[in-house]
Amino acid sequence: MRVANRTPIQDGRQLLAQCSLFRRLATEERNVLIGHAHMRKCAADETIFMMGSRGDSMMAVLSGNVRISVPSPDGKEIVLAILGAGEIFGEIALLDGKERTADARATTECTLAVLERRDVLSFFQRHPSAWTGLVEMLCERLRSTHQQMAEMALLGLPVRLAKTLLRMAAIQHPANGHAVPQIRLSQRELGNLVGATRESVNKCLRDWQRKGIVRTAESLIMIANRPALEDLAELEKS
Amino acid sequence: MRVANRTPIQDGRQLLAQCSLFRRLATEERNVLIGHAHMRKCAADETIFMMGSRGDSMMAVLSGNVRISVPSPDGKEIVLAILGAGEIFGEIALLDGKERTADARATTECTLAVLERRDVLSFFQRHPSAWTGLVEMLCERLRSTHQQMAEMALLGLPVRLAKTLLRMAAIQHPANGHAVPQIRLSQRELGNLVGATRESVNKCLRDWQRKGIVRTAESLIMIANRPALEDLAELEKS
DNA sequence: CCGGGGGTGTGATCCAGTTCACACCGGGAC
DNA sequence: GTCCCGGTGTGAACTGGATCACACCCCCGG
Repeated sequence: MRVANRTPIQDGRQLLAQCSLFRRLATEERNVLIGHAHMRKCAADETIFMMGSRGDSMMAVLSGNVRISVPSPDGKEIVLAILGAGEIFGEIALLDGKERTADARATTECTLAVLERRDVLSFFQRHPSAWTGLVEMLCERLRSTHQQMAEMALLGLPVRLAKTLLRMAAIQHPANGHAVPQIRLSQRELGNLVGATRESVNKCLRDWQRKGIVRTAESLIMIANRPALEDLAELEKS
Repeated sequence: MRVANRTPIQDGRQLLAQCSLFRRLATEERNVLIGHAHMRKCAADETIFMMGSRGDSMMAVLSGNVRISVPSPDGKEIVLAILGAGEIFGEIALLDGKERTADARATTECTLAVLERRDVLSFFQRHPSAWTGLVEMLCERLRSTHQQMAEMALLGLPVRLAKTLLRMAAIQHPANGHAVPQIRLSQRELGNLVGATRESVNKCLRDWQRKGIVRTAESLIMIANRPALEDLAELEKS
């Protein structure tokens, strides 16, 4: 999948250099911080951390997908995000020293770069200019959460589903517009992601399939007609 | 309402010293930053800023209430928060230099302390140790937004309404447990706050009134039986 | 080979909350 | 005074999704 004649470390370094937090740092700063990272491999379905536990580390996804979710007392759960390579998570608990706010689980086999609280904090003390990058990242998070919230509250299921499909296509297929984007996700999982049941998702997808907008096969969704889907995602109401 | 034999500036300084962001700063640092603030008075219903506009200032509420909301294309809107004295808003656009993510409007006459982008940024450059306080504040914001999101998605209207009433009571009556908390809010506004219609809110409230949990009168809601309401707020499901 | 578990496809039914429609009330403008 | 407007109170009808109840399929393990 990736070029093979590099060590995992080099590989990771390359990727971290572009990811949401580190991208904003100056090169030497970045290398100092990355120097403290250690790698961790996760099997598919492995739990990375659980809500409520103490967390003094944050992770960056190097490869694979990580699922961030909040369980509800009555067995359901809502999926806040699915992260792909280059994305960061677990930073909140690390930064403020409190409990983790959500569960994190690997959905595929994946490799993470892990940074410890003490290393991160001492790094920022030594490199105060790096703070702005961090703050910008947090702001971006807040922005996207607000937006997601408004979507949830104001938009109907089909619109939410369309938006989600497009988002997922972007995450699982970092930047290649030409091939037909295909999304590997069970319908139940998609339901948790948009806040709906498996059945509703199914009915909506089948409807779209009949209209030739998507094609589905064994846990795999292909976007056959992206413009149409984008239209659906823009539609206010319903 | 507040002690009168002080200048507004002193008064503000007093309040800012306890508010979410500044509370975390060392005293001299705080005073430096507050020195740059200028006051602004808003009439009730005045728009403070609108979503999409460029924003290079942030505000702290000194008195009155400010409503943060996101309008939807089809005329509805969702209210993200109602802020009371000591709370801060508008920091996201200030920090990352992008557009405002929401509308802000005064719901009552109110006074704000305004800080400009350049002052804030240069302050942090001079006082790098202040960054951690800011970051902690942003983390807290993220935590509460995540939680709100999960509530929205997983809980039924009565529970959300109960939670909201308790929250509002806390905001509008900073720390006095003894008196009957009363909340000044139209039912339509409450609807926007919990993501429901005026009618639904009304029916729920009347139901509770019959049970003696709340009492309502002309745009004013009193919590008659707080423990009962807290029970309702804890109830999972329904 | 069979059985079971995960994912999908689809209807019947149920229900929380919306929409619509209308009545009432108090206050401010004219 | 009268009219209008914003807030409240309530019921009838509607509806988007949730729930429930199956059927089908494929794969894997025993």
